[in-house]
Amino acid sequence: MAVSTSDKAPYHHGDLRRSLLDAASGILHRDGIGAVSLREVARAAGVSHNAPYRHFPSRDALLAGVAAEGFGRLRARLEAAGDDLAAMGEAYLAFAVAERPCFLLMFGSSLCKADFPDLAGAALEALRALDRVASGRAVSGGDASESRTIGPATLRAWAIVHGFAHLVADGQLSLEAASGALAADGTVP
Amino acid sequence: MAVSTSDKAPYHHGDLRRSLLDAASGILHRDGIGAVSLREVARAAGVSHNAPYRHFPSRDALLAGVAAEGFGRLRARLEAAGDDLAAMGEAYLAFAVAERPCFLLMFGSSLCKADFPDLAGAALEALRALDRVASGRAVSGGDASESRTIGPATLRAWAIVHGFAHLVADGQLSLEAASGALAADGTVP
DNA sequence: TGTCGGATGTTGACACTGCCAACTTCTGCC
DNA sequence: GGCAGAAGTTGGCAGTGTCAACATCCGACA
Repeated sequence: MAVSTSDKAPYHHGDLRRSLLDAASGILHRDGIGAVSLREVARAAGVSHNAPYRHFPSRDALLAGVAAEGFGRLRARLEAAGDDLAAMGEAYLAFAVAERPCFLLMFGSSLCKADFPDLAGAALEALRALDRVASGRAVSGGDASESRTIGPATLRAWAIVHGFAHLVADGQLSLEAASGALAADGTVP
Repeated sequence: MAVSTSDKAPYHHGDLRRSLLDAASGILHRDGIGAVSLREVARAAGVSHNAPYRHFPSRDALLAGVAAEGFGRLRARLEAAGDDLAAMGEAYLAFAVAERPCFLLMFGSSLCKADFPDLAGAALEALRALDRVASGRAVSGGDASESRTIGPATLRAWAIVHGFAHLVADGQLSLEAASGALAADGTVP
């Protein structure tokens, strides 16, 4: 007889990795980074407390996966802002506010980027979106060897926007104040 | 007979609160924020695992105490830089590098400043040292009611310096690159 | 000067966590 | 059709934060 009818959950999940990332992201946004435990994530995904280890070697690795996806969304927001540097700054700020817990995870002290190359790569990709506009020249092709060279204008713009974003995310500054100061500054030399 | 001779540790520590803060700070700088556990701190201070609860109601409260002292040291560095805004920026950066784990604790996601008024106060005091110079006018007296009004020039300077400091502390930027970009920018409008 | 309340520190316990090891169940490939 | 290995489970261990109950000591007050 058919054993995989709907009355019984299948032994294999299907795409547990995806579910774990989603569950972790949900807990992260709802209760903050401290509440994201492997066991809680496993519970949310409906699997045993050790199942996550088949997809992530450690809790930090799971968090790194969540953070990497966050960088992907940040990059998408930056690219959606087009070629307007001021709009990119606003987008950066908006991301920090809308995804505060994830932003803090991405740029916080919890994760050592050096331990997770994929995470570092995702972060660099997001930065290059900023660099493309700030340095005023398109990044030619995909020459990986030179991908580390970020223009000084980008650094300045990044620092300003990142500083405001962090101060807002940290609750030391209101979004209005940051947004206003950012607009007044223009972020262009 | 004398019972409090040196061959036996006294039941009361003397200044356990101070010792706990020092022990926590030491562990923080040596092994990072994740290694700072109440039990490890208690061990380092030579007391039982529950003694810290007589001085701090929770682990976060202990960390908040450590962070507040960090803001005190940051403020001292900023004030030592005199009235030169560029020097203050350098001092801010230098603090982030020299006390990286503490900096990440102070501005990271671990602590909710709203839960610890003393911490928020210490942070504001450090900022006022920056404001005194950046806004170009001395903060008159100690009118606490107006202490929240920080000039826009201060916000901009703070954001730039803070952004660079965070990117360096996070390992996304070298100190040389940040320092160079900061000097080139001048941090003054 | 003696004593007693409260501050300080200790022991014991509980639920929770990350992670390891051994086992079971299923799937894709030859 | 069967089998190697991927995917998921159960059980266990050491470590953690926090609560409760108990022990010890200091200082104030009679």
